[in-house]
Amino acid sequence: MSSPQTPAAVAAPPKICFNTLCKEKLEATWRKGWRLRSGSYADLCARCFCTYEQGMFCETFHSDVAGWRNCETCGKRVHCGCIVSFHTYALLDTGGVDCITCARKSFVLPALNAADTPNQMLHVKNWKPPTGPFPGHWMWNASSKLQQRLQYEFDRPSNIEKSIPGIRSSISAQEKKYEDLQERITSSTQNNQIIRERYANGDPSFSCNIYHRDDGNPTAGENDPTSKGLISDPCLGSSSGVNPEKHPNFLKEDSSPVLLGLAAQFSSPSNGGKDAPRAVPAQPQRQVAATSSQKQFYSHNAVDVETQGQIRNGRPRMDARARTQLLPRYWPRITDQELQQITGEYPFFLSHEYIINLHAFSSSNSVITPLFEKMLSASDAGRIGRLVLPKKCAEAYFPAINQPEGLPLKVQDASGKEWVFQFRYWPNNNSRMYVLEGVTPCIQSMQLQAGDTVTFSRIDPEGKLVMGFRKASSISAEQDAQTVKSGPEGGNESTGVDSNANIPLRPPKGIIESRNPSSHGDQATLPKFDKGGFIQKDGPLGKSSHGPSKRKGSSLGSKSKRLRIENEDSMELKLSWEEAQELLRPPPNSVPSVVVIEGHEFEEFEKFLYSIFIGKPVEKLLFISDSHQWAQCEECSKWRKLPVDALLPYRFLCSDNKWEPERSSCLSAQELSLEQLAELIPTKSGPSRRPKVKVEAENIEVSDGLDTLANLAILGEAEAAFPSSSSASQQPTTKHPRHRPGCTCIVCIQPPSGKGPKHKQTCTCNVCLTVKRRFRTLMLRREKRQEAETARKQQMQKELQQQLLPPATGVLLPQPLGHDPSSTGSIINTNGNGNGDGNSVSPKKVVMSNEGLADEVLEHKKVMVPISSPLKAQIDLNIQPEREEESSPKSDALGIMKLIRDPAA
DNA sequence: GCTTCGCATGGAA
DNA sequence: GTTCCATGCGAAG
Repeated sequence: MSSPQTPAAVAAPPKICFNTLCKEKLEATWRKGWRLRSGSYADLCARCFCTYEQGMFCETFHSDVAGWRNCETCGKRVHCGCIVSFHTYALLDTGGVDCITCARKSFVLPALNAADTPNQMLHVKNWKPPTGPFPGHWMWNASSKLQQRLQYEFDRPSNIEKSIPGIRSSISAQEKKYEDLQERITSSTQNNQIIRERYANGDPSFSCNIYHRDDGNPTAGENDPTSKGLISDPCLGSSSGVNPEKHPNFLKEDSSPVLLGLAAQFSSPSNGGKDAPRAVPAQPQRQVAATSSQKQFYSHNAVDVETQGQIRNGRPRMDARARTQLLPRYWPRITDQELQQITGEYPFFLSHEYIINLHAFSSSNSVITPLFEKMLSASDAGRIGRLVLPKKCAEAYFPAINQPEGLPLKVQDASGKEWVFQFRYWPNNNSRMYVLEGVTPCIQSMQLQAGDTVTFSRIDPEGKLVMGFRKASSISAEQDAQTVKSGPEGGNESTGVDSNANIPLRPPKGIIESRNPSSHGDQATLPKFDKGGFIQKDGPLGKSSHGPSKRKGSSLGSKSKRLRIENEDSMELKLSWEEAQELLRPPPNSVPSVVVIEGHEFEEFEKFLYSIFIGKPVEKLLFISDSHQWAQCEECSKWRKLPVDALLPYRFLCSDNKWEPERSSCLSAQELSLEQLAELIPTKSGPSRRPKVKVEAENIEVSDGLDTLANLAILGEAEAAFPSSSSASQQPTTKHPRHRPGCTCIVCIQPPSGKGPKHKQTCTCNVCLTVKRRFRTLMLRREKRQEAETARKQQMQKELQQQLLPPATGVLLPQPLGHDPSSTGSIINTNGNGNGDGNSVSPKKVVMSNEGLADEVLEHKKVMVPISSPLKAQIDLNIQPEREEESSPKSDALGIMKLIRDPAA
């Protein structure tokens, strides 16, 4: 590698030293350094080459940049902020670094044959050597092919980045910092000029960090360039005299300057320079392949140090062209852990794993090229199984497809499992919308949720696609410097990340950064949430559409912003079952009655429930809309608008409406027309489905109930999303034209500002109480219904047939207050359907009238009485089930119900 | 009634 | 104004 350069390998003129801090004109003594992306080698002047060859590049040229750390063992200064030096230290499980000398002492070393494999990395304890073609030692001394693949990324970088390995990335402001960087570079260059001069003069202060000495003494001769292991004359142009085993000459062989600049991308200031380069940046294949590879993916990593504090991962280098092609949010920010995930089992030097340990995927020297990443949207993480791919990314990195059907695409996950997705596109606005179909199993296996990030990488030369992931919580986990737990593939083995240093602590294979339990709660206990962030009904492995973790705003696309739900907000909706139960606690003063359902005892808090449910359809007698709740007077059936936080009496009457004195009497008119009220009634579905809306709370499935719960929960917050006026309720919302009041999609649930009022779990506002109560009631009802419906239906039919009255016109027949309870059953659909489809009052209500929940029904009936007294006790046995609740035009409430079911009526 | 598929929509960049 | 893409939604199974 250090052989004299041949003319063929020389880059086009002008021939100056590749080291931009040098830029000396190359003379006859120039040597080639690391291999460039173009396949050629970095041309170094003799002096720089000497420095590079002897592993003193950092000491010489990076002494004034960030990334210097002290060896945890010997205290020796070690530069960790650039590619050049990242072989010279070992990341410690406990954080910090050890210089290579101390690391050798501390860990079990492979049987390195320095002469043969001078570039091998340490074989550290607890690391299971790859079983691939390089058993027993690291693959660090990769083949030239590998090196080429690694080094092609490190051909002459831009001025901005190439000599500032200590500068970390910034996601947001990076591109605005060029000027500053240029200044820094200038300064750095000047400083390095001084350094070179002093170095050339043998100034010992500039060779104080020679890592490896014969005696391994961390201190002796540390600052003495003439001490053992040091090359007194750095410009000998030869490594003679240097013991390759003691000297990190693998720096020059393997990565060293080759990776210069990459470190800047993948490190952060917060890590104290421990970040090490992780991956070979990607370059779009189809779109930029024809461009100069030397100019790709570079400039954006030039950033201001101050802006990167929270940025963990660097950015791939991209030039302006690449930036225009791939939105920054898709730039891969692959981490050590991700690479470890990709590469599978990995030893110690995670920073190098992408180079070293590809045995899980390849038996040969391979390189992982991070291609792009994407934060999962709710749709992506949903059960649809479609992952929308950024167009540019898809076109750049995935095979070209000419048919919408696309083609199967094999993608390997971290555990080495191969998935086959259908890579296809949809025609869309004269463009294409690329999707990966069939990703659900993979997503689920990774336990990914909306907000998490999937990364796509490519293993070369095989060209295999690898899918990694990064949990949304990982960032916070980093910031909290907390250890993370392993994911499914990795079992429960603990893994850790030095959050500050971004030092992965041997996470298990296949795991990058699992959700931090402490930051996200016990995920295992979280119920499923639908894409709107609501609870789903199928198990703890469901997806929680939590908002993405707080990343740099610039990394969040517009769509992502929709997901940017405050943690508190998201957590409000993420109630575990246990938490939900906790929330369902009745008022302290409530005295329950015990209801036995299916052999289980339930405490029923009648009044507690009544205050909200009143044992009847919520939509009928109380609903919440537009920051108000609407209650129906038991006497006159008029609807009164009340403050959302108003505590309602057991039986609401107009006289209870102290908030609107002018409407505190049954004589006063209703504020809104029935149509307007009907529009305000929150429904699960949009208008197109409104006719299908079940107005019978008792018949709401739990799933519906959960949605409704969420609906209720967010109604208060979603006010801004919905037109407040009833007349506008049918109009598209400000968020989405298809959304209507009551819509619980992720768009609608989030206040436009993203900072709506927040309800704590302990909140006792009416909305929250409603949620809690409904939740409980719905669950109980569900159980009851499943058990008793069929039998009771028949029984009720029998009873009702005895009370047959002249058929009415398919009208729900509420009962007057105080009417004969036996007639209650008359409201039941008696057509034999009795399927509880939501449009009828379930027969079980009557049967259960003496049970706790049935009390609600009784109350319901009572309240319903005045609504339609003219039609009381009328049963239409001929009506269709879906019309059985069709109301009398004389009844306001029934009119509403009718409107709900049949707006056209 | 549920799921899947394919396209349409429209907010955001 | 254009493009992207998250997501809604109807049709079909």
